[in-house]
Amino acid sequence: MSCYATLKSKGLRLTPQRRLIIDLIHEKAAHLTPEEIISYVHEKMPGLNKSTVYRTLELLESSGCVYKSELDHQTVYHHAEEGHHHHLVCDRCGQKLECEESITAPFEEALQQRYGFRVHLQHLVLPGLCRECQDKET
Amino acid sequence: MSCYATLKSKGLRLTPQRRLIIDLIHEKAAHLTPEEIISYVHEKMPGLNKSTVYRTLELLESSGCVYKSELDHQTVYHHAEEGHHHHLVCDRCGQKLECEESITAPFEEALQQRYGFRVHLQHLVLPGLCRECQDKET
DNA sequence: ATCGGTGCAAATGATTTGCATAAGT
DNA sequence: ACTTATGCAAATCATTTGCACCGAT
Repeated sequence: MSCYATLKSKGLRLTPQRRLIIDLIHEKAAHLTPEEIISYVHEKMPGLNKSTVYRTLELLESSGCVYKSELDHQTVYHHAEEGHHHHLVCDRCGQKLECEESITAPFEEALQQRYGFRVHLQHLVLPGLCRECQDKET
Repeated sequence: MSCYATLKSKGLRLTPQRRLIIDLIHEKAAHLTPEEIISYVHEKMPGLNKSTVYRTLELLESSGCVYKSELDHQTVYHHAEEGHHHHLVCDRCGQKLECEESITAPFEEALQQRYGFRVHLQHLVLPGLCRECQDKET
């Protein structure tokens, strides 16, 4: 279900501000900080207040329309479509790789078996080094 | 090498404030937020200022004496002894389980093989549900 | 005696909140 | 029309910083 429809189905209003924020998050398909979202959104609708952005992001997250993660002490948002997946972010060049969700399945099972722990890995964002930067490191 | 010795070896001073903070982190052996550290430390040395706590934590982290992680939008600190390990934190009851480092090895290899990515998982703190809370959940 | 460390108070910066007005349904 | 959403400004909250004094070496 689209975000528009999700909001409507909950009796929430589809304002131009919300539409713009939703569209932006889908268009960029990246991990965006609230600050980044605010500045992009300002280009198209300069009057849009940052409180509205924060309020909308919270709303979208609690409606399941976007994911919220933490990356290097920053809150980042990403659209919640195409099922779950994870992200690999290179510490050196900043490149972001998308990573299929299923890769964590054996790890999740191991935690369940050894510790009885059901880990919640939704939309994990992991730091590390990409192939190219591994070569460049001494 | 002990934290005391690490500081000394870098020509840094071992003040009563630093000693207290170092001891506390080792004694509690938990993930402590700066706020928690400040309040514990106040019991023993009420005059100890929070700037000092923040500055000391930064110093200890950059000296490799403590690890800094992020857990649910909070910065948490943990002593860096006994090699690496990970932590499992129950979303429901808050219980914290320690988890051997080696459990992530197959996952790390999978990321390297499929994506050429060398992930940095040092001192991972993962949310989820512990055994008891899984049973209690509907 | 030196120079790094501390306490204090003020600055910062992101996020949140209260409230009157605006606008989607 | 009814009620929710927005913009604005002020409040909040953790963290950082400048600076004068203190104290570990």
